[in-house]
Amino acid sequence: MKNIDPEWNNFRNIGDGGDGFPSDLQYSIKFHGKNEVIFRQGDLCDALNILMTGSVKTEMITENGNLMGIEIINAPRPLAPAFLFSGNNRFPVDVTTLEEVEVLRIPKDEVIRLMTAQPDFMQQFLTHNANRTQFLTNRLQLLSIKTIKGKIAHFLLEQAGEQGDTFTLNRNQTELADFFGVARPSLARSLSEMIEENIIAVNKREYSILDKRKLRDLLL
Amino acid sequence: MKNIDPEWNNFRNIGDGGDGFPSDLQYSIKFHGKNEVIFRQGDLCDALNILMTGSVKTEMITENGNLMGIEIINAPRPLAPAFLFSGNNRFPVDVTTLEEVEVLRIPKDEVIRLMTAQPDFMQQFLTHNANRTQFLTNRLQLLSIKTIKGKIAHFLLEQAGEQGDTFTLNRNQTELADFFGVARPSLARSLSEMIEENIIAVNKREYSILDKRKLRDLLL
DNA sequence: TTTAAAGTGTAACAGTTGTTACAGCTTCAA
DNA sequence: TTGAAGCTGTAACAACTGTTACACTTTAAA
Repeated sequence: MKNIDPEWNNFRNIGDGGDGFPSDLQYSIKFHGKNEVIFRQGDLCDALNILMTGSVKTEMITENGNLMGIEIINAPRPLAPAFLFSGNNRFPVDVTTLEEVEVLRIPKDEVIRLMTAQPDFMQQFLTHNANRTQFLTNRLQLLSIKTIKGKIAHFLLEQAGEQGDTFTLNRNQTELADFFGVARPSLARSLSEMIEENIIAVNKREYSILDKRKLRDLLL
Repeated sequence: MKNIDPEWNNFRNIGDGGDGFPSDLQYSIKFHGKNEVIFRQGDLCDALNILMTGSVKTEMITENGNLMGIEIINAPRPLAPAFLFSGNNRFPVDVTTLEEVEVLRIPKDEVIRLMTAQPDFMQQFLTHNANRTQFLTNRLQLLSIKTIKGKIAHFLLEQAGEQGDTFTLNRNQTELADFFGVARPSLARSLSEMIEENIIAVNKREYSILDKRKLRDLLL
C-alpha cells in the first residue's frame, strides 16, 4: 500500500519558472496547525489540494455515528483529487491534520489547463486516481468479509504477501479494530482463539503467520 | 445514481472519420452472447473496454465465497476504466453479460494519445472515473452501517432524496438482500418489523416512507 | 389455462458479534 | 520512582444475523 503513487514532489518547484509549469499558473498555499480539521465531509471541492508537508488523517463518519478509520496521508500527496471532477464535487471524508501542514491549492480550471499542457501531469493524475480506486475496492472487499477471523486472515495474508511471514504493523489493537470496523474486545477474542489454535503468534505489534493453510481456510 | 455519466455515444461514430477521432485510431470490436463471463476478477486490464450495446452485471466474489452484487451496467459505458492506469492493472470484479453485447476495445497507448489530442474526451474520462469513485465511497458507507435496518434506512432515505416519499425499486427482495450483503430472510424480517412499526409500507417493489423521523432514528 | 419456476413471509434455532465491566500491563512524563 | 493514561486480555450476557425449512403467492412460459 506504500509508494504506489508517483511523486508529487515536482510541485515543490512551482513558481520557479522554466520547470514545465505554465509561468502564469494560478495557485495559493495555506498553512494549518496540528489537530485541525481542514476539510469536512460535504465541503465543496472546487480546487486541487496537494499536501506539501506534514501528514493528515482522513476519517469517514458512518451514519450510525461510528468512526471508520480510512487512511493516514503523508506529504506529498493530493487530497481527494478524484472528487474535483465528480458530479457532486464534495469531500467524502473529514480531513484532520496530524501535525503542522502546508497545502497547495490550484483551482479546477487551472488544473484542466495544466493537464492539457503537460501530458506527464495528466498521466500522474490518472495513475493516482486509479490507485485510489483500487484502494477503495480493496477496502470494500475487506468490509464484505463477514467474519472477524476472515477479515484478520485476509489482512494478514495481504501483509505476508508484501513482506515475510513475520511483520510489524503500524497500528495497535484498537486502531486495527477500527480499521476492520469491529469492536475491540471482539477482535481481541478472535485473535486469542487464532493464537490458541497455533495459526498465528502475536507479540505487541509483531505478527507471525504460523499456519498459512489454516489461515486460508478461514476465508471460506 | 442514474445518468451521472456523460454520454459515451460519440464512440458510435468511431471510424467514420472527420468526427474528432484520429483517423488512424486503433481499436477492435468484440461480440458476446448472453450469460457469458467476459472478464474475470484478476484479468489483466491493458485496454479501454467500452460496452456499446447490451447490459452486463459486475459482481465481486468475496473471499468467503459469497457473491456481493455491485452494479448493473447498461450501454453505452466503459468497463472499469480506472484500472487501466492503476499500478496493479487487473479487473477488480467479474463481468457477466445479461444479454448479447458489443464491446469496443482501445489499447492503452491509443487511449493516452486520444486523451492528449482531445481534451473533451479527457474531461469525460476524468468525470466518469470521479463518479465511479463516488459510487464506491457510497457503497463503502452503506457497508459500514452495521445493522440491517440501518442499511435499509440509509438506502430508502437516499432514494427518497432523489424521488418522492413513494418510489419503485428495480430490484426484488432477493437482489436487495445481495445488494446489502445480508441474508434474504434476515432482510425480510427487518422489513416486516419496520412495516409493523408503521415506519414504511411495501407493496411488491413499491416502497413508501411513512415516518421519516423514525427512519432517521434507525441510523443512530 | 396450466404448470413450473421464481419470489416472498415466517419460524425455530445456531452462531457470531457487540456491550459492559474490570484487572493487569505498558509507556511516558513529572 | 511514581502516577496517570492508554493498551490489552477476559468474561458474562444481550442483541443481532445467518441457516434451514416450508408454505404460500406471483410470474412467465408452454
